[in-house]
Amino acid sequence: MNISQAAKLSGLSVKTVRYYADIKMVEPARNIQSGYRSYSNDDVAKLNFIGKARRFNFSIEECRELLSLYQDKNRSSKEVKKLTLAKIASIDEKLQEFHSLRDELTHLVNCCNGDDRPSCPILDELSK
Amino acid sequence: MNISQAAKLSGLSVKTVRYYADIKMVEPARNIQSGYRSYSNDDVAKLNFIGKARRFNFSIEECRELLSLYQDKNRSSKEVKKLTLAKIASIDEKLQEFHSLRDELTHLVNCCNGDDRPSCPILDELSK
DNA sequence: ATAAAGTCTCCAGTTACTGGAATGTAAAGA
DNA sequence: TCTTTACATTCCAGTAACTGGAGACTTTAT
Repeated sequence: MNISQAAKLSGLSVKTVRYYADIKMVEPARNIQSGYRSYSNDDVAKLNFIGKARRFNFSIEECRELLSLYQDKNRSSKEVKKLTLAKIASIDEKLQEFHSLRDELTHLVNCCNGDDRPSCPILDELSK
Repeated sequence: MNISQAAKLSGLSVKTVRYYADIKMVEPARNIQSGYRSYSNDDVAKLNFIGKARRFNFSIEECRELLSLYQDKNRSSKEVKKLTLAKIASIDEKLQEFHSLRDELTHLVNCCNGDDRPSCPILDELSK
């Protein structure tokens, strides 16, 4: 199938699918006459896989790693679990950061009148 | 003072401070002989302000906006409060995303043996 | 035959810096 | 004073993961 069909089935944009071909993550066959990329069902499955992993916040390099594990019939599940646990840990860090950020900003907003006068505790805090 | 002093006092890297000069956010005077940037205490205060706002996850453009409000003695606190509330809302969105991501990954990890066999529910899920 | 839709490659832009090279200036020590 | 060292300058490139657009070619529909 052509690229737009593969994009549709995998839920990615044509640009993104082409990008994944450029970086040699999913390299489809080529139609010799037209030069058009020709995607197999297997290619689409990989695109799907990558799409999901990206939504799970895995980086492109991590996706590459997962993909090779996915394609390796002799892999051990230990490796995959390790990658996933590391990902969870990094998500936890981000969660912490955002939580404390939220708390601080909320505190500042609660102190601010939000009226037409120039006095503003938010800016006061930022300038300290 | 020279750039490294300003960087030190504001807790930013020299590269970052120079970058802020390049994008015309904090433009210091210049020493005519040497061409070195010459930072005033006022410049350092602005750098500090920006540093904090960045740590509060405001984008460079938002920092620019906050900075101009900060420098405007006739501003109303309403505007600042509005910006900050919007920032809180966007943090909340991110928090939600990361929470559900975490939950899903945790679920997958709990289903995975993590042994030396190839069977892996994480990869199974990603390939669905 | 022609027009519209799809595809190709290549280049630039995004965000907020960071690293490095080549070069120039200032301060400190011998 | 000379030299070494530290600090400064500009400019170019790279980061992550795409996205947008130009110009050219192929396929499909009318």
